[in-house]
Amino acid sequence: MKNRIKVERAEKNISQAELADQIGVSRQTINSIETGRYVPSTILALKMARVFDKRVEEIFQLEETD
Amino acid sequence: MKNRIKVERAEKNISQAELADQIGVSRQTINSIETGRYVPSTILALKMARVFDKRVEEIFQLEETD
DNA sequence: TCTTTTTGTAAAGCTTACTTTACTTTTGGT
DNA sequence: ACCAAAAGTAAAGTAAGCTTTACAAAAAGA
Repeated sequence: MKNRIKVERAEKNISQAELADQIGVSRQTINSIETGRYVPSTILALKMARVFDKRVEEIFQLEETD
Repeated sequence: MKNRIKVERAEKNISQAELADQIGVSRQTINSIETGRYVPSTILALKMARVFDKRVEEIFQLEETD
């Protein structure tokens, strides 16, 4: 699964730590999701979408391998 | 987190087993998510949205306690 | 009512999400 | 070059997703 978290953060100009804060997870969790080390829960995906005011599908996209 | 899986299934007239098949998980996984026993991964949420041709947010909604 | 399909659960096991702590590397500003 | 902030990563531990097997309850159809 691909994601556009880095881009969305850049547009909002917030750090991984700030995003983590707003969502209520650790900074490492954001970093790990952003770099594709693991797949977040649907709750986290919905919270991110809310922070960025985008649809979940705009932030996370399925790949063939999923 | 709330979900409308049961309703979406009813509209498409498919069983939990058929949905599980289309998404590639076990029937119990669908049942457990549908009855709120656990929160699915974002990959599963995206696949469900694709099956139902709806946005993730239309199928899964955050609650206060999330 | 009898039979089949669907749904609800449960337990055990494996895998992966997420945490905290901690350290290194990269980036940006002066 | 120096300093501070941000990002990357790792290890160990806990929590939770998901699987398989299995069985009971409920719903649906004849």
